[in-house]
Amino acid sequence: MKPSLKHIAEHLGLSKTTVSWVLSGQAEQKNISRATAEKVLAYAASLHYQPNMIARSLNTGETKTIGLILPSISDTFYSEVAREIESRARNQGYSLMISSSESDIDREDEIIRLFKAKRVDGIILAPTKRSKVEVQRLIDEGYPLTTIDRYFPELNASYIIINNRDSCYMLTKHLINKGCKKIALLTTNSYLTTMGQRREGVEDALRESGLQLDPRLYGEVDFAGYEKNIHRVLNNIFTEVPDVDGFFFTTHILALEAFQYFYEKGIKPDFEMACIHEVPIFKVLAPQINVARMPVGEIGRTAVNSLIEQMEDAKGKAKSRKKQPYEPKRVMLSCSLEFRS
Amino acid sequence: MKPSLKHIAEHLGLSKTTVSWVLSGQAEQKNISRATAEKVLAYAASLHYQPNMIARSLNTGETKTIGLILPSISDTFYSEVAREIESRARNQGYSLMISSSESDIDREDEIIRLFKAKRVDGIILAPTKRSKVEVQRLIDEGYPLTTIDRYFPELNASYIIINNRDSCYMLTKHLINKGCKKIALLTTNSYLTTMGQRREGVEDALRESGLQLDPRLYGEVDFAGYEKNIHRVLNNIFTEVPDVDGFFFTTHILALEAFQYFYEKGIKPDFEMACIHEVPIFKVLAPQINVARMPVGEIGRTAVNSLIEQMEDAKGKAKSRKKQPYEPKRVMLSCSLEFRS
DNA sequence: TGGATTTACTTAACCGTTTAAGTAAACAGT
DNA sequence: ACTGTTTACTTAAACGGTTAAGTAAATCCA
Repeated sequence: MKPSLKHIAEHLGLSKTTVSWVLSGQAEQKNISRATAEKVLAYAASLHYQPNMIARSLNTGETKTIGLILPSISDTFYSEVAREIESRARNQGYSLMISSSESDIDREDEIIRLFKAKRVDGIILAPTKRSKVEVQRLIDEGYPLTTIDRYFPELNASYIIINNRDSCYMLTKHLINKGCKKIALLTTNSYLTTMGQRREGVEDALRESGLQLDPRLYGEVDFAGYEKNIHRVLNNIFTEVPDVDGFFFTTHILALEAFQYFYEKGIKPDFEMACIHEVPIFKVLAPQINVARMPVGEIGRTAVNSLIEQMEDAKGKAKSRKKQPYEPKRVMLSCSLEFRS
Repeated sequence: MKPSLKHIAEHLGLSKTTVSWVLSGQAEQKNISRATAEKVLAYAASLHYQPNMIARSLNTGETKTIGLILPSISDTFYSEVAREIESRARNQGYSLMISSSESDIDREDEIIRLFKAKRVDGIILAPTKRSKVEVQRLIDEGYPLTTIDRYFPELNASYIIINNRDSCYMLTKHLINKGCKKIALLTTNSYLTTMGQRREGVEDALRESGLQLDPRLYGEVDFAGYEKNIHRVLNNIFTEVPDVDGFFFTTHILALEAFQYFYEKGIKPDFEMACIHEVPIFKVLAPQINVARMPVGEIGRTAVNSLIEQMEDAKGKAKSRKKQPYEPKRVMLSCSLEFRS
């Protein structure tokens, strides 16, 4: 069987308390004699003793684990964010439980319930559309929560998002300055707030220059089976406005699919292009594309920091019966723009 | 405070046992009266009671969590595998703890120790080079472990790998059939067994056709800072053997970097090419590249299945004192080849 | 009508830690 | 020599569940 505190204590003729103090590094301040401490340490090492964190968690109420819920782990953007979060979390002493919501609200709710049952210390969530009941409940209960990438304007939650509107506004301005008159805008129907802000940025820039968004140049791609949908949308654009001279993609996925379309149709992509979120292949595929680069590292780090702050706040509150509510952190990060055309 | 079994029991004037039985769905077989069961259920629901899995785990010895250790979460291949593993694990009732080893053996060891301390029920590991002490210890202790992507020939562990040698052999054969005489081979210095097998496949095919692997056409790219290294390797090849007529990439990362190199140098990639592991962009970047597609889904599912088998075996063994050792599963999956040139 | 069985529970120990409170011996100070 | 403090521990309860064993009342069967 796995060795336990009890096992060690009995073998050395000590109490569990003494052993626990030694192994948790409190020997000094708890006045354990040097001789005893060394005996304990030596025996524990010889058994490769590892304290049972489950038991410890039950006692302390902390699991030193944070839960991360993403629409999809395999999406490049999210997996990069996940990596940053994991890295930051680890060197702050936390492990990561990850689950994909697959952009399904019911699944998201179920995962939240599961994570709560497993007593993760806090949750980082890239939410799917409107939240259903569980997100609201998290907030009501004061469960540490940080929302990333998207947020709920109506909810009193901490969030880390990026400056979607301004980034898109600037990129669009650039296209206009380059002489574009007929800019096509491709969006997805998911991630409502995010895509809404991006569209807003584009439209504002267009309007400001006296150009309106031509409905024939606007395509909202349904993300369920987007490979086909984007083809239809692009077909439409090219037949209705053959002299389209610019493309704005509100996510790298659309851009990549568009490049594939251009390639298949033999269209030389010599129009102006812009995309929010950069992927490395752009350099090879479409070196002249203008991009807003997501601050992936900062998103991850800030999210973990914000969460840890909330968790410590919650711990403090549990002790001192102060009930002042935690003031949610709302952070908006900027993308770094890169103009390449 | 969070409601507990005790809380519910006291409020309803019942014992914890009764409440526990009802909430774990054993009301029927434990002869709980319908009336009592309904009272308990109703009250628990009104409190949004969630059993504390930590407490349950301490008792049952299972955490219903599996640990996944990957070199990097953000690598496309691994993140796809992770996604499959998470999905399969979830619908088998398990959660996933993920950590990146960053291909660092010490970090890998540390993660294993941590996962063991957190009492994950089993570990899926994509190992880094030779394992150090912890992997061996896992095996000695009979801790459920499945290795993916790479394996240790000398260790008695379950593994799921792919048929690297044969896939590369067939791809190379194809290049040769297409008339290639001077095929360059690019490998990395990491993932020793994997890259060894791939190289073997290529060399076998070459030898069989009377072609030897020309040392000037072989490049082993050091993965620490590979962006620069691959440029140097390719420079070498093009200066030493300007009439190179084929390229074999032993990972998609090398291929992508090579395309970038070709692009930057203005080299039209009209030679024959092959790569093991497909990424979608290939279609646009280099539509004529021949690929061996990794069975990502099957790797994930098989790994989880194998792990669950071991975990149930371990549970069984804990009960009936039978000590017959678990016979490790060694699975080799095939890639699906796609010849496009 | 009395013993066996079934129903509907309860008691208490246990999982492996942490930690507040207690204690006995040694030591220090006046 | 007596009190007070420090040293080096121990006792026992707690965290929130699960579960083996027990029990009292109701029901069954002959």
